[in-house]
Parts: sequence; C-alpha cells; structure tokens
Amino acid sequence: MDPKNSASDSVQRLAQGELAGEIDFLTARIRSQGSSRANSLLAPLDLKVRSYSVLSLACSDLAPTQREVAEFLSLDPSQIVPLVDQLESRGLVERVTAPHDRRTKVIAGTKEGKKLYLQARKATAEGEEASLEALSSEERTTLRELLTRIAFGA
Amino acid sequence: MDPKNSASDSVQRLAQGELAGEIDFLTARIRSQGSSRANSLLAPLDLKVRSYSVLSLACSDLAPTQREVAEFLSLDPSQIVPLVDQLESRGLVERVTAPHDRRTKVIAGTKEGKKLYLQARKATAEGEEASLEALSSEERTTLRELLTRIAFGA
DNA sequence: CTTTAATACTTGAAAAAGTCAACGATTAAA
DNA sequence: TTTAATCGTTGACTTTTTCAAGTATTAAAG
Repeated sequence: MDPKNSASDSVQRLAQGELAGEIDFLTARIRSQGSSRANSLLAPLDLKVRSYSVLSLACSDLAPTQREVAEFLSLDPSQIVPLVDQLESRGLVERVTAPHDRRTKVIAGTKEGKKLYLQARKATAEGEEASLEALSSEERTTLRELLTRIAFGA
Repeated sequence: MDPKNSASDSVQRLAQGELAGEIDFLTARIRSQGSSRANSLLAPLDLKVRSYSVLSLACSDLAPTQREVAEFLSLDPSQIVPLVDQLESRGLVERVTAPHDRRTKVIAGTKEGKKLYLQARKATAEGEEASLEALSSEERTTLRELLTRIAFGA
C-alpha cells in the first residue's frame, strides 16, 4: 500500500464539492478505508473486524451479554449468533448462561481467546497508526475525544 | 428520537472497554447512527444516503464521471450503475458522454435534480446538526478538519 | 398464585449491498 | 497497426442487513 495514503487526483478534485464537508460522508469513507485495511491485517489470524470486535468485548472484564454486544456494535442480535458460533467453535470464547437471568448469555473470552486477542490488537493498532498518519499525537487525542462524545452522546 | 442522543446504560458500560478507543469502531458506530438518521430524513424525498451522495456530486459543478463517483464514494463501479439508473429514470440526472473521451459518462444534475438536491441538503444538514449536538461550533470545525485530513490524506 | 406481557437468544427467509470476472466500446501506448 | 489499458455495463456469487416468528425465561398485573 502507498506509504503516504493520499487519494488520487480525481478524489482530490471531487473533495471540493459540498458532499466532502458532511460528517456522514467523511465517516463512511474513513470507515471503509479503515476496515478494509484492518481486515487485511487481521486475515492472518482468521479474523475480520466484526469477529475481532466481538472477541475484544469478550476478552474485556465487562462480561457482556449477546444483546449488549449487538447494541454496542450497532448490529441486529441475530447477527451476533453466527459470529459467536464461529469464535466458540474455535475455542476462543464461551457462552456462559448468567445465573441471575438464565435468558442471557455472557460471552466470555477463553485463555486462548485472550492470547489471540493480544495479537489481533497489535494488528488493529498498526492499521490505526497508518490511518492516522497525517495527524499529530495531540490531534489524535482530540479526534478520539470528539468522536467518543458523538458516538455515545454528550 | 431521543432529543438528547445519549446511549443506553449497557452501551455506556461497554464503552469502558478497549474497543471503544479505536477509531475504526468509533467511525463505524457514528456512521451507522448517522446514515440511519439520514435515511429517515431523506425517505420523504425518495432518496437514501447513497442516491443522495450521487445526486450531490452530480449537482455540483465538478462534472464527475461514473468512475470518479465510484472512487470517491468507496464503491465498486458496478454499484454506481443502478444508482444512476434510478436517478436518471426520475429525471434528476443525465448521463453525458464526454466529447474528449467517449468512454466516460459524466453524471450531470438536471434542473429538477438540483431542485430536489436543495431540499435533500436541508434534510442531511438537519441530521448532522442532531448528530453533532454534543459539540460546540469550534469543535465541529476541528472535527471536520481532522476527518478531512484522514479521509483524503495529508 | 396465575395469567399476561416483556426480554433474550435463535432460526430462517427475503432484500440489499459488496465482490469479482468478463464483455464491448473506446482510447493510449508500443 | 497492433497491443494494452480504461470505462461503463452485465451477471453470477457471496456477504450483510433486515424482519418476523419461535422457544425459553423472567417480570408485571391481576
């Protein structure tokens, strides 16, 4: 991939239109680039951004239920099922029925899952580093803070 | 929709995990919320974010070809075809074969297309205002600048 | 306590979106 | 003049998204 990730001439030209100023468009474009790159970096680990995201939540100490994972990732609950199925069949996560509410299943990362997550985390960090190349350290912090406020409300 | 768009308790809780700090995840979540809201607001005009984006480029004075539109929107060229087909059948845009290169077709907004675009632009602006509610005017400017640098390279 | 309603996960079907190879027309390069 | 490359298009295929319904469990209402 291009060491500097500046876009083509065509793109630079169209970037002068009104659309380029809209947050929706900008985030869509960045997300497209970002997840494409992340998928490439995660491929050697047999993960995609989706499965990586689930694995990340499972390997945290937050003990999220499937419904919570779905809501957090802006996905339909039915989409979580095959994702967890795959991870579970690889021994990376486990479905643990919560004792106080036997309807819910907490997704818990296994020892192996946590080991793989550490590797995967490095991969996504590398991808992010590449994406944010054009920004200084302070700017990255600012960006993260602003995005967080938008993503989760004030 | 909720006047304040703060997320549920579950989401706030999971937002303490490592994943919530990743730019990829944040942009994915924001884009999901944003385009969902934008689609609702555009529905009365029989537009979606995709068709709106094409219309926006067509109604600019940039005279973009289909390939350029595809690249700009991070889409496969074959995805542009049905989008333009629909807009063209509604009389909103026209395919104009470029004289100097008869392979390319410039997507040009018609008078009606530009009229509809003005309305649609208001709708998306309203959606953006709602998304960025938590940010001050200066913060919005900063955010837009940082996102632009990432989206199009330094 | 019993009935009713609501929630969580799952299944499966249908629609939408993304990916990819190949084609005809046209232009650029050799 | 031949060869190679580009643009829009088509079609096949996979993936993702969206919904409605089903089962199990819990919560609320009576």
